[in-house]
Amino acid sequence: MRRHSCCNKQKVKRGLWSPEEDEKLINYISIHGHGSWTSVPKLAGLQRCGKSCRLRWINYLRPGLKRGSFSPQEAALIIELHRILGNRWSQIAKHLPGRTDNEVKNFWHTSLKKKLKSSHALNLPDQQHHIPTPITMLQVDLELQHNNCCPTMVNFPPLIPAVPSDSSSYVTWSPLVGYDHQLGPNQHDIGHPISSEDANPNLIINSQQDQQHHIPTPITMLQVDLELQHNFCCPTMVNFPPLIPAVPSDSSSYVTWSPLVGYDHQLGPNQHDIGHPISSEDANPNLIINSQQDQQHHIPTPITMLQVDLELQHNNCCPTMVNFPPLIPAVPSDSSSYVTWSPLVGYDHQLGPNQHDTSCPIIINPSIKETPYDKPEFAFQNARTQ
DNA sequence: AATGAAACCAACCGCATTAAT
DNA sequence: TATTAATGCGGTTGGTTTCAT
Repeated sequence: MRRHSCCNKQKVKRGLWSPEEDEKLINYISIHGHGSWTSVPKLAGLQRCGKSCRLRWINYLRPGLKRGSFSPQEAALIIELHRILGNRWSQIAKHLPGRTDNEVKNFWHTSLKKKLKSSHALNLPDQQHHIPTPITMLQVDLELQHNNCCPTMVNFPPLIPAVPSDSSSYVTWSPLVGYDHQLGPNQHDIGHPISSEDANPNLIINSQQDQQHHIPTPITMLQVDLELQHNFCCPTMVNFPPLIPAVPSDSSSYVTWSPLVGYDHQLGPNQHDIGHPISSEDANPNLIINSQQDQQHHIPTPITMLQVDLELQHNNCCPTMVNFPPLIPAVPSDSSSYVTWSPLVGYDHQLGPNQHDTSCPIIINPSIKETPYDKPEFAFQNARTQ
């Protein structure tokens, strides 16, 4: 076996760390900081290589580490994060305060993987019927945390179906069904069947069969997935509104959404509210009301990262809050046009034949950043030949 | 109580990326 | 720009502990 380059140069001890060594390392770092890891063992009086010191500090000695077994919440979080992020242990560990990537990785290999395997075996019928996973709060957590690097990024459905102008009908979205038009009383479905276009694009297509029958959409799931993977900071996760109310056909009006109020119709100039009051049904049920004042005056406030963070800490891992876009551009009532969204382009009105763009500019997402994971070979770069 | 198997986990290794020169 | 060193990450190893027989 080869040695670390830093370990070739000197006699270094290997194997488990003794309490004396730990004490030396703690004392040194607490006084001087680690600085350059290569110089740490020499300055701390340790017969170890810098890499070994770093590992010992990061995985075992540094303050704030949580020892002991993983809670069921942590386990659930890891499973969900792993589903989204794959083997990016350091990324996963960032969502588990006090846990190291090594710890998470070990836990995964020794416990979770087996449990998942056995549970998959038990749930085979469900998989066959392709019942999609609901969007969990964990995804929200992940999204929000990721928004630390992409503060303005909002993930959104790649396709918002045309919304009937009739205010008595509305569109709902659910992870299972995707978008669905809900008819008002005494209404009949006039023919907007739930198609695969409407289905939640965030769902992972598991089988060849599903892929074959996946009717092409302006932005396919695969595209979204690749695009999001490409923009590593906001991985394969799309958050959706639980309810999109009816949108007036008048293009001068638009719909806004805020955590407190939920969706709201904003009227254009010279318009009057024609009677779609903001009801509690429209309000985002998952919002966090931060102050008495806000509650009293019902003033919409944006959810800040701090609030989210506190909420996440407070609830340990599963807050009940969904992050939603602050603005949905006007949706033309004409069913031949539709709105698409992509992380790169933002919202875009797709016009039907013989239509001209009337208003909605393409919103460029300013937060796209190149990362090492952009490279297509990333998925394979760690494939090793040992 | 003895023993082998399985599980666990700290630590190591090699590679990729980043920073410094 | 090229080279080298440092750092970070994910995969793997191997020693220790726990469990089952």
